[in-house]
Amino acid sequence: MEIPSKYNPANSEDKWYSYWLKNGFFHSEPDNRESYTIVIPPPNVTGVLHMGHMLNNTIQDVLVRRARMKGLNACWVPGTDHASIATEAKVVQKLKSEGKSKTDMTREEFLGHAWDWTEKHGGIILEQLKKLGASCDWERTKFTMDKDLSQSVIETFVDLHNKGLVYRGVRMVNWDPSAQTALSDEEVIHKDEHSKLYYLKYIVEDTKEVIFVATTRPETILGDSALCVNPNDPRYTHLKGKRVIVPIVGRSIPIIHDDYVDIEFGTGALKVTPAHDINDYMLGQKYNLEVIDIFNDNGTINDKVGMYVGVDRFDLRKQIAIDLQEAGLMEKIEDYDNKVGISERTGVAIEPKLSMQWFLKMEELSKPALEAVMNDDVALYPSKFKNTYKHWMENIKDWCVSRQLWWGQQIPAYYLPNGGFVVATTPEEALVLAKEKTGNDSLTIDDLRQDEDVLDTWFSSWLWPISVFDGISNPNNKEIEYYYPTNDLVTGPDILFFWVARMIVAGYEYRGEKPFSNVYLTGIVRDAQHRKMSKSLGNSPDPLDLIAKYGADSIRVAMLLCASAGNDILWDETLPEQGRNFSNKIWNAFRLVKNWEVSETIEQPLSSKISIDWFDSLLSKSIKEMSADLDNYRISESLMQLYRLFWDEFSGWYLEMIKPSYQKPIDKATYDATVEFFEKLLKLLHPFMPFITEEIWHFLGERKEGESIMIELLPEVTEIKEPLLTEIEQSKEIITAIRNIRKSKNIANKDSVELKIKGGKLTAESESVILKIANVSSVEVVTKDVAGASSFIVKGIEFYVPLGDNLNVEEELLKMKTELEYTQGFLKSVLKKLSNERFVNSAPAKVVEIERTKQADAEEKINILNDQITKLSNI
RNA sequence: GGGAGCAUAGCUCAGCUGGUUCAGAGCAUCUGCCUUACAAGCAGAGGGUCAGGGGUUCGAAUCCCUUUGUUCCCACCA
Repeated sequence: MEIPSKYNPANSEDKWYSYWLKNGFFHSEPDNRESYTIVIPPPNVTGVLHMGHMLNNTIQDVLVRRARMKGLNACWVPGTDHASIATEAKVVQKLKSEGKSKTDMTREEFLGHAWDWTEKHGGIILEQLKKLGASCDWERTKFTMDKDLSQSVIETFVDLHNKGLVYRGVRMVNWDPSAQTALSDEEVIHKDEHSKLYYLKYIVEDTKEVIFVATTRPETILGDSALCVNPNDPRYTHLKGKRVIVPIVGRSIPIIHDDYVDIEFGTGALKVTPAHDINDYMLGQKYNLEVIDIFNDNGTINDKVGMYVGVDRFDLRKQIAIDLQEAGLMEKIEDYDNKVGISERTGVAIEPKLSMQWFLKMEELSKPALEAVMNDDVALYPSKFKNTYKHWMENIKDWCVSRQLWWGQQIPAYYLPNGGFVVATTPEEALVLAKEKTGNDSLTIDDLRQDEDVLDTWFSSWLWPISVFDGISNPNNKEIEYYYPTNDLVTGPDILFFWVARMIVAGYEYRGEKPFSNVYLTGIVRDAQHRKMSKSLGNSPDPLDLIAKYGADSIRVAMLLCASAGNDILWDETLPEQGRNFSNKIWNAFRLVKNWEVSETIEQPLSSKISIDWFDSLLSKSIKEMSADLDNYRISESLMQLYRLFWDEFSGWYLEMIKPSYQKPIDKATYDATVEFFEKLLKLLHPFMPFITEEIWHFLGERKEGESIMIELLPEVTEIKEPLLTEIEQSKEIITAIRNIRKSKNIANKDSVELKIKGGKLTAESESVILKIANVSSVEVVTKDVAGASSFIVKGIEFYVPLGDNLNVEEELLKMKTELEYTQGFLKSVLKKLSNERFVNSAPAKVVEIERTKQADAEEKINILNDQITKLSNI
């Protein structure tokens, strides 16, 4: 069989993914094994895969595949989120492009379009995940709007209402004029903005006196209902009880005195607009001021004041500035930097607005969730997020859960004909409650009007780890009891509050137990210039293109190598190249082993015997280290450990040590051991690089249909022989020294050299390895000096490579003198420490002992070097 | 405005409770090599007063204080 020298991922990836699917390796059913569960952070149903998903899902797949190979019953539940506001916005936009408008449709018509859209685009992202190699249990794919999941949401709302935790009321909320819905505080992003500070003139009624008021939002003068100054501000004390005229509007409003106003800021006078600012609203309540709501839901001016009707809020700001100036009521305009609340979903400026909404009381609910994280029942990785979490949970506010949208779970509240409402899971139940409440037995379902609003998307996703196993409606079912609590959650820190915190809350409220034990928070994928990846910058590569170009394994390696825990990922295209090169390295090691001719009759060389023994120990040691890393979610480090083990130790050293001469067969014992090592390495690599490892594993041995590396068990740790590891490290040092001599003297590898040893000896095993790798023809222990030789010292033993006339005495002397100087300097620093009485007395005996050994070693080396220099100088 | 984190080779990061090699890795760089698995490779090399300053200690990249820079979270200063 001719194997190409380059690995081609295209030949194996789809093939093996189909094979895994066909054999049902991803599917999990409860059994008597221990479970290992991950629920996917459900991507938006209409989303497409981006680099963030790649990172996130690669990490999840590594964890799941590893758990599976540890013999656990691994279950990774995939699914998508209906993403209420985002999806609705997309559908509205699509309809608009077709000349249709949501406002012209009934709710049912609109939802019809939304479901069409979902069916058309939904699940694309899940198909893309398959290209990455994600081993999700696709038979369990869920959607947050599936019937049973929606049912869970409704039941939860009703339950929380019955517990008295849900209330309805008029509050100042964050209004998104584009989506025309309320948002929760978490959905508002505060952004720095260069804006203007306008100084307006308010004239005191019946006088000529002018009060200057600084504002960033001059358009809100339409809604002014008072002017507020600090009672301790001497500039304004004489104005107590007076009124001022709102510029342009001409309305007379009172002057109120409250120490909320900062004397230092602006002019010390504040215009109060209770309908459009949270602070002004509070002042309004305190002083019983009129609330004048001047905006329509879409951000244009309504007809309340009778001016500028229908003008957009930002157009009005410009217009009113002009009008104020023309009327002589504007003192000046200054540049000003402030923060503006932006809708997380639509990107438009938030308008604080009074409206009737549904809220969930969070204070009591959040207590167990706070404690769980504080005592590491739910462990966050990296743990620095504990602080952030704590701060948020301790200052948690009620959650506005209603959204003025159609796409989502409609709030199960039913209004009664003569006021009041009931909350129930079905209209039928609502009717029963309504009859009880009103005492009116003649009510019918048609008399009840269901609330128009839907619930916040996160009100469904906070149940995700429970609802995917139907644990809300059906709390004692076999699945939820087996898979819950889940093990690991992998997600971005940007949704720590939106989602993670709330899932923990829901977990304790509905299962009395945490939803997961560990939360791995990934970094953000950025480009090499540290810029966030975004469509508009065009710096975000298409993951599918990358997979097509480099192969999924290479992309996975690339993502993981740069993803040290908690740090942002700086992506550039040398990373997948590194992944590809590594794939190729593995492939070529496979080619080497595969092409050997195995002989049952030839004897196993001593060098092979010790090499096998050595690598066996090294492998065990590495397994231990990389497992410890993985257990602590140091995924990048564990992969790097494996990378070096395979590349440097296995390919660079081990294979060279046991490799038969050109076109010679290999003995069976060595061959078998090597194949076994290779298989173990493949198994360790499999969670990171599932495709290439499966491909090679299948060709490395005889495999039957239905066998797969992904369901094999990870290799066990055997005895770690430390002395052997040291011995081989020493041999490597000797080999490297010989290579250096070869290099400086231009001695080709094919020309053998002799090696003389003085002042010690090597074991037969070490010697055999050195003979083989360094192409040494003979090793001889001598007691006399070796003339005409280049020398080096390893662990107090002198080594000589005879060079005859080729030796450059000057050069050799220089080399020795440099080393002597270095060693003397080293000795000096050691002696300095040891001559310090306080060090010798205070430091632990072990540390002092080490220093003494260093001293002895250095002195020995200096003696040898001095000796060698003297002799060489006398030639 | 409040809080948290980070600052170690050109780049990205390790360095666990202060003490085994006068600071490690990967990538990049430089120098040799198309050596019969692999040039997507092999053999080597260079590169850091551990952000600045102070302190604790026999001993500090590691602990404390401080300055500077940087990132993030929270917050109702018009």
